[in-house]
Amino acid sequence: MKLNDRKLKILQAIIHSYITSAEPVGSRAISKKYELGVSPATIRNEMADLEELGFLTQPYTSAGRIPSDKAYRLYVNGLLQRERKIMKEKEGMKKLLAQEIGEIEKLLQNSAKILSKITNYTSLAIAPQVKESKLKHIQLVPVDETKILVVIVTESGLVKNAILRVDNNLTTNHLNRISNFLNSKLKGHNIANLRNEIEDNLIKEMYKFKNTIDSIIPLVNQTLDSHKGDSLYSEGVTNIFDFPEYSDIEKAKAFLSFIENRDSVLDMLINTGFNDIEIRIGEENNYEEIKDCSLITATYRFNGKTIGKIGVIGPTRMEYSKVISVVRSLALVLSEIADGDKYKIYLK
Amino acid sequence: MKLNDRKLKILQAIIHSYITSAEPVGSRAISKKYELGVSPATIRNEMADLEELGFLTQPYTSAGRIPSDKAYRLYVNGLLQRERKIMKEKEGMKKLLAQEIGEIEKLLQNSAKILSKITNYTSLAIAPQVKESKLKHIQLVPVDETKILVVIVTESGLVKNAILRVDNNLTTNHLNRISNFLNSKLKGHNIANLRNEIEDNLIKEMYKFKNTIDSIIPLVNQTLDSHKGDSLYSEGVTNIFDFPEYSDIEKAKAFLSFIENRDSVLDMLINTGFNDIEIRIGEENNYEEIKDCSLITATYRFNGKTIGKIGVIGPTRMEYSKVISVVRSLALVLSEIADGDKYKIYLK
DNA sequence: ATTAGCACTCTATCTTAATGAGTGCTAACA
DNA sequence: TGTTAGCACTCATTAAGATAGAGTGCTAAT
Repeated sequence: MKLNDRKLKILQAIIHSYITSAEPVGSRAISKKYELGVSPATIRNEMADLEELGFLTQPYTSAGRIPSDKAYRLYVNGLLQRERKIMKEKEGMKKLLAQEIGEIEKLLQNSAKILSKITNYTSLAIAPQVKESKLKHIQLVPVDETKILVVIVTESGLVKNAILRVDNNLTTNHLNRISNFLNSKLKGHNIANLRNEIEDNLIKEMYKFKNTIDSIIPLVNQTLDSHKGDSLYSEGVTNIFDFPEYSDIEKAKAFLSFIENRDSVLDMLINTGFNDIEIRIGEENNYEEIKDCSLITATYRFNGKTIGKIGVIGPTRMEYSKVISVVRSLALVLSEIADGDKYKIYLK
Repeated sequence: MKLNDRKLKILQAIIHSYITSAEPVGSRAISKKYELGVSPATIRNEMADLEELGFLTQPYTSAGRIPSDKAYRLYVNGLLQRERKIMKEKEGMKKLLAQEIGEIEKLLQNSAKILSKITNYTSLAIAPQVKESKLKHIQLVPVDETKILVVIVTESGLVKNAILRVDNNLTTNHLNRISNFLNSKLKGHNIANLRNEIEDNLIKEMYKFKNTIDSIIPLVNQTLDSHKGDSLYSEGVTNIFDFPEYSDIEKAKAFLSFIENRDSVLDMLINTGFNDIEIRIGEENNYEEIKDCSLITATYRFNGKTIGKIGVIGPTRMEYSKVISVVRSLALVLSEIADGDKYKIYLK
């Protein structure tokens, strides 16, 4: 059986109707609302075919039809093929974000807020994974007699702090010398490899501060690990209550619990591919808890290099068209801001 | 009418029963489960009195009784009066927290996790309000030609970063000189007053760097403001689903939306008093959305000075006895950790 | 002052019936 | 051969009615 033009149109109509109403769609409703020029009976026949082809399902014998994941997939692929117009929203987003001073974390949190506000779904955002970043600057700062603060700035714009306890009292001068030294040796290196770097080069040259330097690297690694969970931002989780598919409290709970568990969400986001835009529909998701959700993520880049992701999660009945364009636009804006040239935008 | 001993016992029994079952309590059930040595009929009479006194309510004419806020208040005051034994849990908590390296933010997040895990309610924690802290150290760190990083360490243990854009290229040396200068002038001063301090003293002395210094203070203030929302941590928000009073989806939504709105929660926590332990029962809360919740908060201190709060929020039918002792213990542990002497605990 | 007994109240639950949206099939039609 | 009108049939949802049961308040006896 072939998926001819009329079937496609009918399927599209059903998807559209279901996305807006969340109710199973009947043949009469379709023939009324969408001008297809055929009678409900004809539509019924086509619908039976579409069901056989796996694009529609029926919750029970004589109810209307509901689009399957396969149908959404078809629909979405169609959307993707069409050249997406650059959103007008983009400028607005930039303005909203431009007000923000500070670091990338703040920027992402605001992005998430904007995303959930515009889409009315739940939004997610992850910061660059610090372990995959290159070191831009490292600085030791005295705090008091027994503590020094290690500040790490990555090329991706992250700033991380770690507190280090030391036995011997190091003067500001000492710390500056060590900082300078570490910088000259480590700048531009991948943070995940710090340990190796250090062992080969440093210890002999800075014999005097061997102990201090020795303890910095493990601490830094440890800190970066413990900060992993911080890099996730979500907003609008309670938007889920606006969708009738979550009026079942058990379902709402399952969804919210999933989102509340930062680790699994972080995993999920990292493990979806890093294409420009990634879409997981229903069963395409690897996590049991969200098999009836769709996830749309986009990657933002810096110097052409992937550094993080933003996304939206909601029921499979999602306003794909809108969400795809919003997520994509915002990711572009973020990339532009993250990239050096436009950095000014959000610093002034 | 007097609240004699028997009435008190019966009230206590009703509260206890309702806390565990969430079902209106009948006279027969009380007489069976609790050994009061009187018949259901007697209990009925007493219950009628207790209702008249405002300690009990009836959802409808012939249902069992439910404790009122007033009843919980009485019950809780009784709990508070009794000298609370130092919890055994305290040691366990310390161990859990001791694994943590890093700064106070991380510590609080973990405290919130522990709190919600132990109590099965929703937990809240706020970090010290940076504006009320005194400056311990300020350091300017070069990032690249056009950006410097301002690192602020407060006496309460907070570390905050702000990125500052500069036009003139300042060398590490310059920055160190400025840092030293700022430190010598500002250390120990209240952060909220930074601006005044600076204008009186600094500018003439460091004429050369006037521009840089001029721009630092507003930026710092701005950053501290924008970080305000970061200082709230909540965990276990989905625990609310375990309580039958929130099986109504609208109620669950209202609660979760309230918690999701960081600003209002932050306000709420700041505006409850700063006694050792604060308890708001039902209508005692100033926020409409949580008029059927109870909030239990405790203050943790540093050098005897109030710096932050942790707390638990849940239905008025709360396990007050347990929660009070857990929250109080954890606050004590936090105070001990925050205080210098014991700082080692969580750094090693 | 306490308690047993009993009529009464009101919710929750179960049953049954009615409603109606939507289908699938058949037969007629262009 | 594709399209459509008509109609019987299915099944969830809703409403109405009936029943059960928990719990009370009152009265009268102890």
